[in-house]
Amino acid sequence: MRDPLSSSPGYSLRRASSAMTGLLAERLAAHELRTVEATVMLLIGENPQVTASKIGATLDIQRANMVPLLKRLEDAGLIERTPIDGKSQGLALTAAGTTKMAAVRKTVDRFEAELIARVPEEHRAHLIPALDALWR
Amino acid sequence: MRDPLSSSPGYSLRRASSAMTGLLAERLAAHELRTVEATVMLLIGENPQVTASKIGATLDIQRANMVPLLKRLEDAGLIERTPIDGKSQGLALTAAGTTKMAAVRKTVDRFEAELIARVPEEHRAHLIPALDALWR
DNA sequence: TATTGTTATACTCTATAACTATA
DNA sequence: TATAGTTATAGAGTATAACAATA
Repeated sequence: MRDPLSSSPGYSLRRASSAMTGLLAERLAAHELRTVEATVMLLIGENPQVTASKIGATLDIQRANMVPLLKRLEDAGLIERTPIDGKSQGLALTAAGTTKMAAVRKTVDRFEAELIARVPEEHRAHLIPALDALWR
Repeated sequence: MRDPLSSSPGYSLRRASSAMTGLLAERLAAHELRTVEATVMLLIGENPQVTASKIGATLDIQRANMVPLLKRLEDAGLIERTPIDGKSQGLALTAAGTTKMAAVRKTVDRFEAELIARVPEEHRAHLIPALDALWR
């Protein structure tokens, strides 16, 4: 079949992202976490007492969509909320959350290493700068 | 906020893809097409009498999900089906579909050119090979 | 007046299972 | 027996609008 998409950067970008996102999702499923949840936990771990709004702004997740996401993490005993003032609340990993994050981080690190390893050496250093130019 | 994601290729890939996919979707909305629909029409245009199964296999779209997609394109008068045998049907663009595709192609070509232009020159030639190594 | 968190809702995309009819 | 098309359905992801309470 004639494939006019083979030289399309937009198409390559979508397919590569979807393949890698799918692979990561598969591996995080072993920890009973979705990709977004793991990303949110990672940010909370690095920034104790961060607010839901701040995380949403960083990851481009709407405030409204943070609610069920954080609720799942809280119900799973992985994060806890502490009132900062009357309207904000600080987020932090629980002990269980910290333990899980250590394991998750290993999975994510291995995934990232494998991703980079798939890229031929001569293109490797160009990947992140090229990608970041597209959105940062 | 501390951002442990800034050097993560997986994260950069997801964000870049989402930003670019969103931009393309915005522009295709002017043609009343979704990104997948435009992609499917492009393939049909280049491969008259191709089957739904073949397109699905190429784009990794499940057979079941091709049904409503093709129905929308057919209802919009953009594609038509011709029985090949008792169980297969060939897909082709209608006259209206061909006309629309010419305009869509211009939009997509401009989009792809702008995408590439965003990438600093020294990284540009590396983007597609690096991405393709991740999924092809 | 702007911000934080929330509720409710809807639409898209994707995945699975099962069915019919034909090759 | 495998394939093409279809139906129905469910789960994620994402978007918008509106609200209460607080800064």
